[in-house]
Amino acid sequence: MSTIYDVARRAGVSPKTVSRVLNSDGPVGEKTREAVEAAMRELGYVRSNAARMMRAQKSGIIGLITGAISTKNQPSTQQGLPDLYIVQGIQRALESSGMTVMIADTAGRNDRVPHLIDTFLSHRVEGLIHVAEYHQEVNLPRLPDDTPLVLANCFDAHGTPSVVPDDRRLQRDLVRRLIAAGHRRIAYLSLRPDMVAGRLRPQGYREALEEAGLPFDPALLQHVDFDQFEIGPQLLWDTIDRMLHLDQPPTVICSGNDQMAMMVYGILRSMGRKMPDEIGVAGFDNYRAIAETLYPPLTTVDLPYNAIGVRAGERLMQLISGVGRDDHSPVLVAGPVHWRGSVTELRPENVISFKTLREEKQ
Amino acid sequence: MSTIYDVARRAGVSPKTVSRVLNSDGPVGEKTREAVEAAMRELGYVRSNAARMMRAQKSGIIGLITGAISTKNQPSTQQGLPDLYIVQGIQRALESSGMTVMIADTAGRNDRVPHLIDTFLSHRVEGLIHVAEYHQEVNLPRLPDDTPLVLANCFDAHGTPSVVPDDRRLQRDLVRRLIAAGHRRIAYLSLRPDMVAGRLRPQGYREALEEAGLPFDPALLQHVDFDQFEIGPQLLWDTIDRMLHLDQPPTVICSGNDQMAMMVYGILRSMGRKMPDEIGVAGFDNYRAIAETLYPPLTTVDLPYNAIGVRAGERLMQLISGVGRDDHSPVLVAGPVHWRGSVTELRPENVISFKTLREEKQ
DNA sequence: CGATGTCATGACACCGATGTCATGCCCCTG
DNA sequence: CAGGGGCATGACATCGGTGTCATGACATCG
Repeated sequence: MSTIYDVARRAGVSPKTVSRVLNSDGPVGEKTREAVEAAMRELGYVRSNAARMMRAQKSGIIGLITGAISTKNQPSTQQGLPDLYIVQGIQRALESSGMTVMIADTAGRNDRVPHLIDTFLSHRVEGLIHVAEYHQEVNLPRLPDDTPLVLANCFDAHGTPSVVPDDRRLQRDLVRRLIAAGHRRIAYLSLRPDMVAGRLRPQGYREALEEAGLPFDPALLQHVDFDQFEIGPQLLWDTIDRMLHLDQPPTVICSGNDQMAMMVYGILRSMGRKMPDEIGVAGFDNYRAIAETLYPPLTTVDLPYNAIGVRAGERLMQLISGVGRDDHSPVLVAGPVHWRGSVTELRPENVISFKTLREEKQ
Repeated sequence: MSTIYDVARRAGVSPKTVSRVLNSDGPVGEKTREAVEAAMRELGYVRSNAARMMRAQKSGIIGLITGAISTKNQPSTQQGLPDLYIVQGIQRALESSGMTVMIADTAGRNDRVPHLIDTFLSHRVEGLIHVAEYHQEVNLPRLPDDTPLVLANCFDAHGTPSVVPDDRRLQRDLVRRLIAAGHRRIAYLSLRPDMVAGRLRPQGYREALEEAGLPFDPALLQHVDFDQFEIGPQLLWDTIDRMLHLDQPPTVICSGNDQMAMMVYGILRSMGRKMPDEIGVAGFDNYRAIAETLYPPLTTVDLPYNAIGVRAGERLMQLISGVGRDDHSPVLVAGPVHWRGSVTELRPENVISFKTLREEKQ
């Protein structure tokens, strides 16, 4: 690969002049510039970043650590791997600043993290982002003070800048919408409480009930470890069965995420319950491959992974430029409710037309 | 960040000696080594790759171009974004060689590719891999001869080394298994024929029929543009409806991928057909979030994205070390059939017990 | 017409690591 | 005790850009 010296020789100028052309630095004569540009083209010259970096003491590189679960999934609640969306968002936020992204995956082994960080440091990354598979608490080794770190889809106990989904608010928004549609008995099938989302989302659910003055019925809020092999579906079946046989059964079932909602679809159908007329189902994530493909399409709320990535990228750029270095508050990201066919509108005016419809059918 | 000179000064030795310790190069006295190591620890020294690269003329960096569709999906047949699995596989294959991975996403704009390549070249990547969202033909700008390129999940017309799924064989294996289970009337709902998978998979289907001596019935092979908004589900419904009303309706429906299979589930249920007893459904991809969560769990075949990544990484390392530079044949990757509950075994001995079961039920 | 300023360009040093070659020391051997 | 060989170490140049400063050629102005 040719160097700036090769270009200089070919164009009959000094390397410094070539550098000036490259960077539109100092003044360069019109003819000289053309000669240099021609030489660069002929040689297929591409500037070496390594040399540039040394001089400038800036790499223009950002390091990304993704904490993907290994193929043998241990916690495995999400298999759709939202990482990618986050990573895409980060790249979108960074491209305008001309940063290049390096990526390294822990491949499920947290003990590899220090080594990954060292590799990144040896490339003199200007910042690091740790991307988690699902909303969780993490604990990364300390970094040099001059290398900022942002946590995306995770947080730690040391106040490291983080960008996380606003699970509480998202769930609250969705349940609000259900209430606005006329639903009063709303069941909630939560993820395991040892997961962050298994704690925050139920909170949002209860908040929405509370502000609407609806009573909270403990029988309608259950944590289900739905994705455990064999047992998961059985637990889910049993939980739903109990709920449907309550004196006042729910008119809609909120699921901890879209994947669980998909399972709920199958179970309700096997029980002979028609959706959405007899019972509604709502999800969480807007995992489009599922939510849009299911029939009826799933009402859910958008867990905006892309936006989390964008915000994380933006936050990192701020930190690099020295802005908000002592702001330790996490950035919460929310998204819209997607109202699709899996839940009926039960508002008074609609209840009538709804009944009418049913009568017409019969 | 401290340099090798800082370490040398602190340890009272020359930079070259520090370098020797770093690389376990020439001989170093026991006491000197310890002094140097102590100095490195105290300063938190991390070697600068930029300087190293310059001297060594080797970057240890691989560039990855991912061609993710933008959020506004135009072709959009897959939304599960298998890229990530491929990228993970690549990383796994590369980590043993100590390569670091740079990544850049086209964000759906192919015109950005030349720029991305230039960025990578300026970092003097030792090789490039282009990762496609789905099996397709691509056309990348020419690279310098000394920078090898591997295409993952895609191929081009110039014989660039590529690693792609063996769609034909995968589909054949799955249909073989269906035939072995006793099925004779097998429907195939294919992806659009303008997609590679929409051509190769039907071929595999026909091959399996042929080798089993089963007649090919054109009425049972239909291309369905299932993921088009609104119209998709209608087309799918109509196609299935026609098939089920044939004189000899199919006993199992093979879908172009798992997502389509999920839609087929919903449609069959809305038609009141019981699965798998009355009709079986098979998928393609082993998109686990779907295949394992559906009820009944989906019989499908594993499109091994991870393995594609690993093979692509391996192939690239070969090319870098100069092996197989003139081998232009694509690497085909296959995977196992996952037999789950969505298809019944109809083999003679089972057909009886199956009938018995039905009679018992009634 | 000489002083001053601007423009175009180049010489040189430097960033941090490492390959090459030289140096000094100690130990062993004849 | 002189000479040879291995060991530990350092001086120096180099990789490819770019910041700093210097230089020479003109143009402008009082």
